[in-house]
Amino acid sequence: MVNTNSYGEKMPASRGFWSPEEDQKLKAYIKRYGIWNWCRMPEAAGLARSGKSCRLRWMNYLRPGIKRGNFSQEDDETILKWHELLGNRWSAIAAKLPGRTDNEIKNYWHAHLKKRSKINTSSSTTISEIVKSSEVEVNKKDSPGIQDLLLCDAPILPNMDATEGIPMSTQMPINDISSSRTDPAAEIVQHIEKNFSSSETSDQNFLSIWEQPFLFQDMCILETDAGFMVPTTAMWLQEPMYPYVYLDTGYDLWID
DNA sequence: AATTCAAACAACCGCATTCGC
DNA sequence: TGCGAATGCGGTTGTTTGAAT
Repeated sequence: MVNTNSYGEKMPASRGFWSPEEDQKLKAYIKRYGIWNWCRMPEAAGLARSGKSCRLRWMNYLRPGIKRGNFSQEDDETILKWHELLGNRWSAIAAKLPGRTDNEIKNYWHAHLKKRSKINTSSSTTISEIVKSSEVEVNKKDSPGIQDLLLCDAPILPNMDATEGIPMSTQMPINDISSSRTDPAAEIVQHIEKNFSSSETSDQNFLSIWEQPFLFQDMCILETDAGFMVPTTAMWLQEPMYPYVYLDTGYDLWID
């Protein structure tokens, strides 16, 4: 496959924008076989892309539940406030906006919010001030527990994609809920959440995506075989396979 | 109508982290 | 315990689009 750039020059298929056909292939493959190994999946799915590229495309655009565009005023405020607290930890900020991706938030920040942030830093009560008022020094770099704790507002099902319930072969969940921390940062976070929740980050905004039904209706998957390579036995063996708790209503996905 | 330029968005790259062997 | 592989994150670059001239 050969793509062309804006100048009409030929470009290798492994770079550049994703075509609808490539999207379709990736979605259909993941529907059918799940996510088992990003590095080897492209070849198996018949895609001339790197595993990284496939992962990025899936995580940022193709997986169900992604919200695109139209950031609300509440979204803006949420991003601004969490950015003030967390800095450029886009994935952590994205965790506070279900359906939004770190990449989209990052881009949106640079395009729209950066200036506002500079303007607003002197106004109102900031998260930094809240933290300061807790009389506990928070060093973002030196407080490994705080980011994890900030992300701990939703349960993690084992071996599932942290946002969509897609079966994962990935080793670790984002949060290990079995490990109870006694990190004093937890108190700070509680304080922040308490002060913060009165405004834009209401509980409903924090409704974890884990609780939301997972629908494939937007995927428009072709039922015919798209020319995939079925994962080999060795491929399957390395993954924990599919979660039994997953409510797969009439799903034929993951296992044929 | 053509050109220029900046904003917005999409994708890539390098590095850090984590896991399994 | 060390190493390689896989994954995730954040910064950066490339491309598109639309407004201004």
